[in-house]
Amino acid sequence: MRQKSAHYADLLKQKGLKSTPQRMAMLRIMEAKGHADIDEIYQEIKKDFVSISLATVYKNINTLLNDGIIQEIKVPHKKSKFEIAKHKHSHFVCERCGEVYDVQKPKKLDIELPEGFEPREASVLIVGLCKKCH
Amino acid sequence: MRQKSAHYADLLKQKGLKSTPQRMAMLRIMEAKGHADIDEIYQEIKKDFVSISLATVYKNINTLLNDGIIQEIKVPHKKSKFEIAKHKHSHFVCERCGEVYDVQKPKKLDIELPEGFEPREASVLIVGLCKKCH
DNA sequence: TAATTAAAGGAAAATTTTTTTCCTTAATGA
DNA sequence: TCATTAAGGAAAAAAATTTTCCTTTAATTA
Ligand SMILES: [Mn+2]
Ligand SMILES: [Mn+2]
Ligand SMILES: [Zn+2]
Ligand SMILES: [Zn+2]
Repeated sequence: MRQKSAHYADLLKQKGLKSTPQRMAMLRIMEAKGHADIDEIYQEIKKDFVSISLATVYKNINTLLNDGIIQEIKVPHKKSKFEIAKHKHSHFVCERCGEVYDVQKPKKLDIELPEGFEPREASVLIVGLCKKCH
Repeated sequence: MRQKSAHYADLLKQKGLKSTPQRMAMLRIMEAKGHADIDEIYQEIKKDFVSISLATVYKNINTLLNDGIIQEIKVPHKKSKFEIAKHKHSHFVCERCGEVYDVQKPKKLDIELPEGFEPREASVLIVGLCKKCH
């Protein structure tokens, strides 16, 4: 998609990062997969960049994380997933197939915090069976 | 506390696990700290078991996890924390000091899942400033 | 108790995951 | 096109976790 790629290039530039083919590919992969772990990204990108180094993948994940372009999702029992940063949302993890899905975040969370605790943000993770596995 | 230790010993026995001093100490440490990561457990237990192996700590964490005696909490930006398994609850992580606190879980979560998705359980993690750091 | 035995501990090695280094390559902006 | 500097690749290093192998010990039983 012409639009999206240009968007990513701009986003990178705007953060003072170079728009390299490897970086763009990583973003496109995360875009396509929705949520991907290091190994999925590495396996996928190797199809186009046969000699890419795993270190490059790690380095890019870290710089993209630091600049808030992507975000990490820690999932119980599996390796961290990464996704393009976007509007706040919650996640559904299928306990059968492991797939992570975006779901709307709750309108309101009624959790009573002890006196003096200041919440900044909340994240919800639902575990269950996805449509395919149900 | 006489009661608690006996309880853990029984719990272990009941799962077919031996109640070793190292294991009991790990459980007591998690009990005392509430939430502890591998390194905290290791540093703490070394005070009593000077020559305990880090491998023993890992091995016990894994067996205790497998038997559902403890559970893992994946916290953004830090190493996993472990705690004695207990009633379902939510967590508050202080973004200043890193401390994890138990909070009541929400009475109800209004998240609309797509057709065909079957939720089994949900967990909420709140990030903010704790009383001490606020 | 003493003997038996299977699980668990310790030390070291192995494996896996992630980061760093060092040098080369290429994106960017003038 | 040129100069600058961030980023890529390969390899090494570091960090995290698991496995191996042998010894010790908790639990069971005679
Ligand atoms: Mn998502
Ligand atoms: Mn807890
Ligand atoms: Zn599924
Ligand atoms: Zn705090």
